Amino acid sequence: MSPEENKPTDFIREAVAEDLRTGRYTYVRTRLPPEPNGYLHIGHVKAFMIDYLIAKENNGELILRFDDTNPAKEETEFVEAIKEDARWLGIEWVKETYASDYFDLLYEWARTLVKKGLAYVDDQTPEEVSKNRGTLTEPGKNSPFRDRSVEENLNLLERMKNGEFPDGSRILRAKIDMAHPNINMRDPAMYRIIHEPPHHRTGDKWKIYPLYDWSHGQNDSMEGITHSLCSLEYENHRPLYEWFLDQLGVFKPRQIEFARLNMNYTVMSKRKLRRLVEEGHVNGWDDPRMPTLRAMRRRGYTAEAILDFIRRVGVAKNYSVTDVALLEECVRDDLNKHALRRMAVIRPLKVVIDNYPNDLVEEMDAVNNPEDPSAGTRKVPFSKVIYIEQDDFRETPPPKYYRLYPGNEVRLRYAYFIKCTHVVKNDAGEVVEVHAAYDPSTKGGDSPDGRKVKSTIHWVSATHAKQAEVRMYDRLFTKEDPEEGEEGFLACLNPNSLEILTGYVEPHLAAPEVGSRFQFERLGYFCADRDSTPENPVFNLTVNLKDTWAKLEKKAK
RNA sequence: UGGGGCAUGGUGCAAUGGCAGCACACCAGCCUUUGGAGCUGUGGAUCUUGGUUCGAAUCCAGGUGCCCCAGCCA
Repeated sequence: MSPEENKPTDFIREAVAEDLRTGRYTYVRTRLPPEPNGYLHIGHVKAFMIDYLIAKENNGELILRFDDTNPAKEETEFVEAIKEDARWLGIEWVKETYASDYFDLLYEWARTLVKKGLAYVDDQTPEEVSKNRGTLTEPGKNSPFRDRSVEENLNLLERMKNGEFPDGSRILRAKIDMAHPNINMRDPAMYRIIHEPPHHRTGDKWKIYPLYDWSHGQNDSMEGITHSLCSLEYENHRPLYEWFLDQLGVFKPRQIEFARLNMNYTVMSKRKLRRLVEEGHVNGWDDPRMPTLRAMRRRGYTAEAILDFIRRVGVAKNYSVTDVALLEECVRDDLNKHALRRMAVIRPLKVVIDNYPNDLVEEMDAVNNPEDPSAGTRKVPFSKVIYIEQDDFRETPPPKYYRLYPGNEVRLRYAYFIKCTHVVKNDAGEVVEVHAAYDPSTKGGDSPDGRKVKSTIHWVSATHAKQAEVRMYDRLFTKEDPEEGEEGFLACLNPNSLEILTGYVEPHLAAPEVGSRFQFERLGYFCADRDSTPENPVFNLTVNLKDTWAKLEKKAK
């Protein structure tokens, strides 16, 4: 397939191409407009990649502009976190700016509108403003302060700026139409008074702060942004976006809206994510069960996989909820090609090979990655006593069960064929030890007589294995849409979303580099966690392998 | 009962008046020293009613459903 055919196309890219063709714009410049009041999550990635890629595909530029118009909610800590996450995704920007960089110019532009009789200071209380806005079906009422003179408005605005009035006592409003069917056009607020806390960049210089509608489009214009791409809920704001720019007579970017990313089995709103963290339902913003980028990174997701996911989701205006299974498939797809294979037993069951010499240790050759021959091979020690997965043994096998059971022969991966001879049980009647006999002629896993086994299972040598903590993760919520229903999203938290196991890993996994990713054969992909110590390596389940047997077994029930 | 937007298999996205296709999921099979990976195949969709047209997912009209908007949040 040629790169041409591979290029994604969607209604935004078509609109941008059209604008270039018709000469509406001669270049492309987009902006990334995060508000520094939280950590980035998977939903942001879609918006980020649209902005970044559309600029890049058109030899254009991307400006990273922090939307810091509300000192009550924003912090510098988030600025650094957002940049770190964006860089991890591979996003590049030509310039880092802040809405607050433009406060002076924006104030001048506000004065311009006042002078043109298009903005006024309103002394109504917030309650009165709200009441007089009207409803969806009824028009609003004009403010009694709507027709003040330009001089008085200029004077009042200046004094608002200087901090002469308390919070909430006055606002600057655009003078448009209180009867407009679009409520955003009913004399929207432009500036509000906020004395505390100080702004994270401008300190206590300003006592008035612009609202989104007054700030965003003007900043876009000042920066020469050609395409201001945002989510669907801003569609109703576009008339206002254009009104300001038209009245000012300044450079006019084009706002285009698309559907934001939603995913099932998770929540994406900052408020809800904060509750999960603050109420201790998860262990912080980077808990691997969270949909934040730092959580996904810690869990072992690669940037490549996340970007592939975003690409596969596409861009449209349909409200949509993407299946998290697609994300997981993208992660597997990437890790399958790159992760080194290792053997680890996470729910150990002891196996004694009675006819294997007591003190013999053999080094078995094991392939590091069948998808990538250049990854080479390694030696794995084998001895008389090993651990296998509890799931890989049944005393009485169900139909279609191919693994170890009394009388059955299986292959130990890269080692020998073994046949189960008998078991040892505890007082409770549980199998605590399996005994088996091996066939010395099958070393490496091939039988010279052409004999077949139906199953290959993984193992670790008991005396050589390293004990490790393995954190198994499942979906955070049990319902596809956690927000649906009366009880709220916390009511469907999955009580089993984290299970901590103590397993055994092969010697090559004893001291993993934090963040390194492996496939534990037949189990899934795992990532070494930063909680690892030399005594206790810790692995996070990134994503499980597809498990045909588990599916079969589930269906049989 | 105002305004803005959106309707294509289970899910997400294509088809820009000319054979409704891709991915994920699902199902069946092949292959396999991972019940992994890979490969092959099956089933399943144009919200509805009418109209224009040789021909409609696409154009027109009506209907229905869903989403967004009444913050001095973004």
